[in-house]
Amino acid sequence: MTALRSGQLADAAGVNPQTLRYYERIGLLTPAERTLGGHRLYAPEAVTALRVIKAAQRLGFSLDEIADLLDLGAHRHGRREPGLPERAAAKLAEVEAKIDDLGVIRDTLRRALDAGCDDLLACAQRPGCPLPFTDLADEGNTRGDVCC
Amino acid sequence: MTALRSGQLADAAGVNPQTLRYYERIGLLTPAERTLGGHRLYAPEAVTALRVIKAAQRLGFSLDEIADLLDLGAHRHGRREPGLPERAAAKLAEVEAKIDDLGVIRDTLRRALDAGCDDLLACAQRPGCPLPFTDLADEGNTRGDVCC
DNA sequence: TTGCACCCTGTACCCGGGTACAGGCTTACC
DNA sequence: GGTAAGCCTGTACCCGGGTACAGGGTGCAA
Repeated sequence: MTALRSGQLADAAGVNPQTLRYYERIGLLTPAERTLGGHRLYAPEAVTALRVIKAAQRLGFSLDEIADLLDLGAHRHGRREPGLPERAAAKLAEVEAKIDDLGVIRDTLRRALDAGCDDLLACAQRPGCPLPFTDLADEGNTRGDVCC
Repeated sequence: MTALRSGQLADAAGVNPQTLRYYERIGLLTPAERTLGGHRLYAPEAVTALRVIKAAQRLGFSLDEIADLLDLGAHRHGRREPGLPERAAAKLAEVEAKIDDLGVIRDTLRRALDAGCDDLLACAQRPGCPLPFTDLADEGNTRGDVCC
């Protein structure tokens, strides 16, 4: 209903006031208007917008991607650009890949713990070490070669 | 056997030569000696050291933590500081937490996809939206409230 | 009208993990 | 001894996502 001052919006959304200016700078959240003196005035919906931004960020979208997503809905379905469902599906695939990758890392750490390795450099030179030095270099690898 | 020049080490380990200087700057990898003219000379074991660094990095350790880990093995088990197994166990817990967290995110994305949401801002205001705006803000949350 | 809280702008800095560039020296080979 | 590749140093820049600070203007209530 009543417009919000930047400090009120920041409080309501739980962010730093400077963050609002930052979001404005990168084109993510523009105040509805200004007072005569130049103070920003935000519509109450800005609180929702900020929550959406924070939720999307948490889902793994970058601020750039979020700006895109918000624009998609706001103006122009000019098409030939992927919509929200397509982007969410792509992000889902990314997240799943990341989970798999972390699974490999978790298993590797477990093996290192089981092996009772206590000196990285010494261990690295002995056969039987569970740390796959060459493999780990490029991610997305699921084999578990023997090493230290 | 023979000492390595910085370029040779960089090639052998698959890193940028500048990265070696960077690692030296942060105390992670110091050349064994220098030529009379001031060129760096690395022992052949430096290749292994670099591979260890890259593997540890991939396991989720920061360069700071890695420097600590390498020092632990190299000189002084002065004790009262956690050793490699303790740190690996802590890192394992971190990785598992991260996996769980990403699991929540994956499920949320799936729900958003199932709901066929195609406009973030509009969706956020309707009941029944699967995006948990308030919950997602602080991580480590496993509940799935109804929302957009 | 005075006082204070709040807000404005521009600019600089933080984190981690590097990368790039300029200007000059060394090393190696022919 | 010439020449090219390689190395040295210092400094500055990149990414993303903010945060901080200085110096000055506004908004509102008493």
